[in-house]
Amino acid sequence: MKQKLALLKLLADETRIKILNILLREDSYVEKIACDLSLTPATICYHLKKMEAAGVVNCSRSQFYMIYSLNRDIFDKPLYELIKKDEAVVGADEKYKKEVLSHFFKYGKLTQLPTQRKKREIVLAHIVKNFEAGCVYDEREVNEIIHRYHEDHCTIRREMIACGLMSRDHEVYRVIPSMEDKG
Amino acid sequence: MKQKLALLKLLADETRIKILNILLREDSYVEKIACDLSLTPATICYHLKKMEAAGVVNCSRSQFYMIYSLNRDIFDKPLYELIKKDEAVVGADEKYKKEVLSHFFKYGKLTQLPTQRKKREIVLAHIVKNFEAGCVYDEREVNEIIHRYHEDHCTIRREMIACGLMSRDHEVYRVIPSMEDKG
DNA sequence: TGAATGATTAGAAAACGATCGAATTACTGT
DNA sequence: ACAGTAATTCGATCGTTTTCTAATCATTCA
Repeated sequence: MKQKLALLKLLADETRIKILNILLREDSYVEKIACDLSLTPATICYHLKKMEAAGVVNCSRSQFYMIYSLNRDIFDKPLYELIKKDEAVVGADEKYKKEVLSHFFKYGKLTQLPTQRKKREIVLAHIVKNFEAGCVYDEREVNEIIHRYHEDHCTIRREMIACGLMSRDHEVYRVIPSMEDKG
Repeated sequence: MKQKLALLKLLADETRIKILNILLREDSYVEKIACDLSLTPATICYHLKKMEAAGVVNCSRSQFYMIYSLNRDIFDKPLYELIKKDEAVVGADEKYKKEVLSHFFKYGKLTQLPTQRKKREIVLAHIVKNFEAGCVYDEREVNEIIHRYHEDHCTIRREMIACGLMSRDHEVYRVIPSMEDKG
């Protein structure tokens, strides 16, 4: 499991928090902690070993006892550090888009223009990929390309402009490059 | 339950961490998150509602969707803040001492001097309370007081000095006031 | 108003985690 | 080496949490 998640799981237990607070005041050992918290040594040992494995506490023997102490460095980090994923959740957004597209396109044809704005945008963005950035198109060309996907090229053409995916300027159509595209 | 512990419990789940990372990038909604993470909307809703109740996320409706967003303030605190108990774990140490004392004293008599240093110190500290701070005692007096607890006053007297609880100076005994005592 | 769609709730199954008692191991001091 | 004591491990149990399916609720838009 991920380091950070493991640490969070460790800290999400009342008994372990109590143990940490005891160790925050002074080093201690299994039997004593068990007595302080009215739990069995077995239970305390279970928690301490778990925390030791994660580097939260250290232990060393002294006479009869295993003295446990806190590794205080661990707790300096802000919470933000622990929840932030190192690797971006890559592809997650793509997955949703695929889901939407496969729902509205059957055999390469658009079955229906989604009512919901967000889904409509995804569908329209998919169609608009057929237009090359930097090129100009007249209305006939635009309709022809859209027609490959759906009969009602007029509505779709209008929606594309409404969504800001294409621009019309004196009968001339252009793709508006999206912010996500490089360049 | 305690606020802090509740927050830690919330953050100690892989699914919720994933959701938070999605919301860290941009606001989103149940269906989309469910798709991103390959889980059912019911599951995502369960987590979001839980986090909303704890003030970790907020939600508002927009068209068809409930848009969830992050309450970023929450994550500024250092981890230390979350584990530190406000109220000191008071009396915990006393409890352990009582446990040790009740084990080694029966009917007011010391049954046996503990082998372990820590327990021995607790037992001796208990006996030494019979001596008044600031007073001087000769050996006979010391023995007499210790004798109330145990036959072998010699050993106990010697141990008390070894532990730094009493001092002997030319046949005169004194209590060494402990650091914990006020004054 | 009614059809569509997303969100939520309820209930059940499954997975996980904390705790305990008992048995075992590791170490100390004689 | 042996007796005593603390720590650890094992197996079982019990409670909590996550997840799902199915049903219900709330909202939008035609």
